[in-house]
Amino acid sequence: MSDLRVTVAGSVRHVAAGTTAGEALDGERSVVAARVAGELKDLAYELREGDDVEPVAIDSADGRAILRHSTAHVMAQAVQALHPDARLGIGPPIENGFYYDFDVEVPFTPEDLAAVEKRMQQIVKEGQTFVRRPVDDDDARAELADEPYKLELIGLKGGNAADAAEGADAEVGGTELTIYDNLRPDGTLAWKDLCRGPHLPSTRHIPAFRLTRSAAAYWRGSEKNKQLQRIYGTAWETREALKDYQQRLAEAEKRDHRKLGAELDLYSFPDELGSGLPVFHPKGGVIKRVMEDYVRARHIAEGFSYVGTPHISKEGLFYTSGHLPYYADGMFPPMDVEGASYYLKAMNCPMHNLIFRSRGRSYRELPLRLFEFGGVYRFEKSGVVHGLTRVRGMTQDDSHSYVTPEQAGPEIKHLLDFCLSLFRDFGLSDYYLELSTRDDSKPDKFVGSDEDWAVATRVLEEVAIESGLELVPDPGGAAYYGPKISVQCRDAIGRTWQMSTIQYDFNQPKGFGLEYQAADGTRQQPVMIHSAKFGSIERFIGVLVEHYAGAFPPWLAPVQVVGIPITDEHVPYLHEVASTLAARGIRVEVDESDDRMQKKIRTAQKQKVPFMLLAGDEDVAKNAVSFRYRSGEQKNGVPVDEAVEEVVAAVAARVQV
RNA sequence: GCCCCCUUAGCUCAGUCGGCAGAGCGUCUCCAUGGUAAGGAGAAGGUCUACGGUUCGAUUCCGUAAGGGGGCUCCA
Repeated sequence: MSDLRVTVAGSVRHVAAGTTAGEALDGERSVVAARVAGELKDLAYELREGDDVEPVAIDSADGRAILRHSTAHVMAQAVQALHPDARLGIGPPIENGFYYDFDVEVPFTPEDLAAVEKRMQQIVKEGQTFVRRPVDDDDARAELADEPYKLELIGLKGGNAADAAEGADAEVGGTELTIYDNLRPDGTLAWKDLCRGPHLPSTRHIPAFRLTRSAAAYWRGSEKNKQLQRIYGTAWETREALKDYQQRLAEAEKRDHRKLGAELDLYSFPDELGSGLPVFHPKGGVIKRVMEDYVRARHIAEGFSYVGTPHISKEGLFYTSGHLPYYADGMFPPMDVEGASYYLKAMNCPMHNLIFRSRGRSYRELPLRLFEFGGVYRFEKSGVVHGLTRVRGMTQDDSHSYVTPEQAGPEIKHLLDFCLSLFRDFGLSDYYLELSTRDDSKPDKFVGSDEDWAVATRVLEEVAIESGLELVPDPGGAAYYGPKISVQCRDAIGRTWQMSTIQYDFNQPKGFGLEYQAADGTRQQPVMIHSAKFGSIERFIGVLVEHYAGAFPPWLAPVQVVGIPITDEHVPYLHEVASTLAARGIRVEVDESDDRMQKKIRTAQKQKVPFMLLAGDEDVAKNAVSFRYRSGEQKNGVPVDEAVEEVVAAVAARVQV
């Protein structure tokens, strides 16, 4: 029995054959797994000659994933104990938690979840060990004969990995099948599951967890399959970490743009209009208008022409563009008018193409850049409509650049820089790029030749990589007419939303017969680059509200200054100050209500007004104001001219205060 | 679209084990003129989302629809 030479946490050691990773790492409590040659292993893994072993702590990203995956097993065991008819789907760790899918006759009730949670606590307390056991396919099939979904996963092993559902990978993994047994302290089998691992040594290593909600989910993510009942939970390395997480969620809920929209009187969603059709109140209208003014001026400065097109069109236009055969489901049904079929537009590009085609075009005009605020209507499925971030009627700041193929790359780079500078001006920094490409296995969803797609994808990819931003591939996410780059932003509770898009399109110019006369006198087909900077103005507002929790930087704030008199006598004085500010373009109000000054401050504070100007006898005497910031900071006796200049400067600088 | 949950005053929510409903905030009126996050009093405001069914009687129980929430699928 010869010694093995291994590296443990950076130092070379000799250990006896048969030594496990757990023994070598010599159990600090927080170590729950080992990383060997880049792969996660259970602590029971037997070391081999030359292994390089690093500890995985429970509060590391990998450690938490292992904790959550193990908690999912505990949950599944508890569910099957209480609902013996439940068949197992998959149960992977996810961000902040885990889920497990079950096929059950009756969906879970909140009471069921409470009972499952209680049972889980017993299992955790019992201290069952997780034991890894490699099996061959036939044995696995025999052992899991009662679990039809697991049998399906065994069948997938080594098959088309891309075809496997999210998380299925965590169940079967590579080529070796393993089953994890949960053994009670007396060694008897409590439960088992097909799983690649790794897992915690024991259920006792689960310090804190909660079940959060149940929902239905399609088996292997396909609408064509049966819906299973999914239970979500969260698990953390300490009770404090769990509490912090719950606290963060509660804080995030307060930032919800649907809630703040009502509290700040920005917009609403009247039932009378229908789902996904917001109305902007005066204060929300200010934000929308400021954004539109900004982006219109920017487009004009960047060489775009501002154009206008109608909201509806005869159906033929959308056949020419190719949209109807692909996206009829996403459009509102047509209306018959004098024998013709009209559609509400879901996109503006076909109409811009008509502007391009309205006369002969020369290469000297390219890039030809058209821009407008397009009101578009999309028939989003009822279950997906969400506040301002997923609506059925929206305003796109939509632009189309018609370019020669050689101009496409520089134009796309230019557009991406434009988008990023806009994000900077609006104070958003938590975003990443997504590159949406064709799914080669679904050729019927995309038009155009392989070469055209390859060229377009390469151009976009080069620009995206050059930007140096985080780039996430999105295979299959392309439009039917071409690939795209998009900027993805997170909302308060971590859901991501597509904001800006830049799309390379070689198909619509063909469909519309667009052409320009080149220098050599030949007629050539332009490439069109679709681009929206905000994306949807509505969605961008929703994300902005959550980003700022309603406390907009002064240039975007619906009301920038509130004048607060100490008594009624000071109202006329503040009106004078207000008119000076208004003359400088500042949005200012004077609070003339019956409330006391303290209450007025509270009101302005809750409305998140950036600046409060207070005036009483002392201020009037000195031609000054008391200058209060939203932060609670305050300067007294500020001369009126200085106060005005400070407000004007803060607004112009587009900074947060 | 699918699964589960929800819908009571402008907002946030109590409540009615089936006998036509309450609070706080907001709104309006009056009093109060108060120096840094809620002064006091009074009033108005609801076909309990809609439509069916069961019942002597439905806001409450059942069904359907609309709207909302959380997921899934989808997202030009």
